[in-house]
Amino acid sequence: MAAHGARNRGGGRPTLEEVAARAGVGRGTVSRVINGSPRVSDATRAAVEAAVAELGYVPNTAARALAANRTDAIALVVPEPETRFFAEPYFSDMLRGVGAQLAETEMQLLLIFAGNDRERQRLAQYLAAHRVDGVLLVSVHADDPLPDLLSQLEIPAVISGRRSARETLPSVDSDNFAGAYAAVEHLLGRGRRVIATIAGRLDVYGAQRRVDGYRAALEAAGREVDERLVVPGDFTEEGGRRAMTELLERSPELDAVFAGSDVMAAGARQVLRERGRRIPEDVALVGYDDSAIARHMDPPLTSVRQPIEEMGRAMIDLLLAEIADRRPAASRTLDGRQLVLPNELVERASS
Amino acid sequence: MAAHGARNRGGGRPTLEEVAARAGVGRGTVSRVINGSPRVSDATRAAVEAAVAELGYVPNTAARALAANRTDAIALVVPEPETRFFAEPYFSDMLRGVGAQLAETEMQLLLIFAGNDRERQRLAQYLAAHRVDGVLLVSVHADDPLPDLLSQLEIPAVISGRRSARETLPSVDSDNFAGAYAAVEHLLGRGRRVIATIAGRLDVYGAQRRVDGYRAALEAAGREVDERLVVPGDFTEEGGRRAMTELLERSPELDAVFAGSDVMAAGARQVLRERGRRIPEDVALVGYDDSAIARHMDPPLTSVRQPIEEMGRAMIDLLLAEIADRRPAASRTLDGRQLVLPNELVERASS
DNA sequence: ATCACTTGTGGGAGCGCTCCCACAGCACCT
DNA sequence: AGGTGCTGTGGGAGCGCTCCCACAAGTGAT
Repeated sequence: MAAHGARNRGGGRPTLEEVAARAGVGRGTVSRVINGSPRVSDATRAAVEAAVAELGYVPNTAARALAANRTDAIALVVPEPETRFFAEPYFSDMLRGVGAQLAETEMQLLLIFAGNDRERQRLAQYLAAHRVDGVLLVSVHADDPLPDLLSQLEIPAVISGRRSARETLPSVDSDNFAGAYAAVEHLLGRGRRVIATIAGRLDVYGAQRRVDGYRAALEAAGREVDERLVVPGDFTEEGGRRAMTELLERSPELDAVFAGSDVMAAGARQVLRERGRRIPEDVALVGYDDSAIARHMDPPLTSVRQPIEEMGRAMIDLLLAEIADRRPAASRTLDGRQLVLPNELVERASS
Repeated sequence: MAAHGARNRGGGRPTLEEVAARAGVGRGTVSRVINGSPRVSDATRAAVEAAVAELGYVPNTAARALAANRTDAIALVVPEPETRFFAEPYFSDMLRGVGAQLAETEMQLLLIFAGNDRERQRLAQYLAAHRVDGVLLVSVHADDPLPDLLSQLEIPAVISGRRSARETLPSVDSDNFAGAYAAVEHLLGRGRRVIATIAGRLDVYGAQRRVDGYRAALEAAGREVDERLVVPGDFTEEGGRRAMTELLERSPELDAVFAGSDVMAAGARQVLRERGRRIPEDVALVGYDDSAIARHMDPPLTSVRQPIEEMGRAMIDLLLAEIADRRPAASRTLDGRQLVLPNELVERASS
């Protein structure tokens, strides 16, 4: 560690000062041009830009960070092991949205995994050093200490989803309640009589809301909710299999299943197949996320689409606003800083 | 852009100077302790460490970067669109190896995609600003300008694979020739008579070497190589399908296929199934990479395992050595800076 | 003519480190 | 005694920026 790499100041990189000399102006003026300040005359701006081009000047990020006390970087923190990250299409969609929106700016995106204690330790250190201007927090569980750490360090942050109905951080969520409601309404509309649900992890607020939506839709249709038809999965394929097995035991006559994620639906499908139940003839199946899995399943899976990419974009917008604002977070309301985007049912052959 | 975030110097973060005052020593001494210099007496070191702990001191990275002209960050550059990154298990394995090895150090890893012109433009800017101490380059094609850009900017870099037999950059490759040779030898040993191969993109040196290994194995067994049995794919499933279709037309009597990647083997399998060829009874199939696809295929796919995670670790080791060394790259030989790791055939039911 | 702004500009001060020179103190040789 | 090393230490200089104060020059109202 700390093997001081030999210096590398090889006569090369021009500095602000050199650009200023070349353009025949002062340091301050060059800085203003570089940073797009409007308080520069057109002629001066042109001269500076020419000098920048001639010298191939590129600002020194470290110097800027030191002087301005900002890093021009934000972190996307994934509190999951890397395997989850690659397995869940959710993350790649999110990353695409975030990346696209950030491409408009000079900001750099860092991807940080915090899946185990060691990584979390490192992350805490990293945040304490204020190496990023803001943080995007995806896939947070109710009891995660990370959000509070961020508030305490006064680091601007935006969370995907919410930890509870009274989320204190700026957030971007999708309307899980309405999405689940629509899915179950759809199943009812197709004349399904016994509708079960495979829930996600209930320490994830969104998963809870999907169960709430499921219940509300049944009640609105005058059906009684049978709690034995609500079985938790854990968002994995294996969890979906287990839950489906359990459901078939509890209620062999069920004719529809609403799964809290496509991956769990895929697990459920396997079990249904093994037991000789046809989809959708015997049992209708609906998933959540509208991921690639849903489109490629046999039969193609009806699913609720979350606008994940759009959520990513929205998170960036919110975060950049947070960073620009920078008043003590406590002194502000959450008005307009908590978004809920609509979900949409995508009907396919499985229901 | 350039919306100057308001300052945030809130009385909080302690500086080196404050730690020095508290410990009753000079700035230099604290710096030495922080950086693990041996030239500090035990008593002083203890005093400084106590002060650091009491004040909760965390070094300011920007100041350090400015003064020492290093960033303590390296970039993993993926010259592919993000979709490829998530689709190819290669990348996630690589990332795991790299991440694990880097966890031992203070270095920060940045993941940068350069899949289109715009992203490449941005990357070039990024590198010109010397925002990283070194670069890991994965999945590079023969004509990619990135490696040369890195040499020109004198940024330490390590490449995965090689662009050609005369690669000039430090590199970590796997022995594609031997892997392919072993695969074909295995097929011959099982009594297969007509062995075809689906090659990867031939602008990837490793793909070429696999074809070379295929040829060499046949020749060593006294077989003549029929060039009509060598069909290029493009590393995609669809490419595998096309190639397999072509092969069956050219040579309906073939009884074995060596595919240059598992993904292409999956495509080939589909076509074989459609045409009623049983695997392995009628046609034996061997893939490359030993990815999850291979293990989950029906029947499980014999494949050549590359130690990708290990390659990632090795790349980090090489890169850190490059960064520590830092003499003009041209003045050094490549001795010991180009690794070739062994591949291993994993036999399963498909052959 | 004077005052009051506004606009554009130069450059000092300072951000928090690392590097390195200088030097004190102590050992061990001639 | 006088060298000749070490080891440990303090602190000046400087990294390349941004921020901000000062001020010149222009504009318009009084």
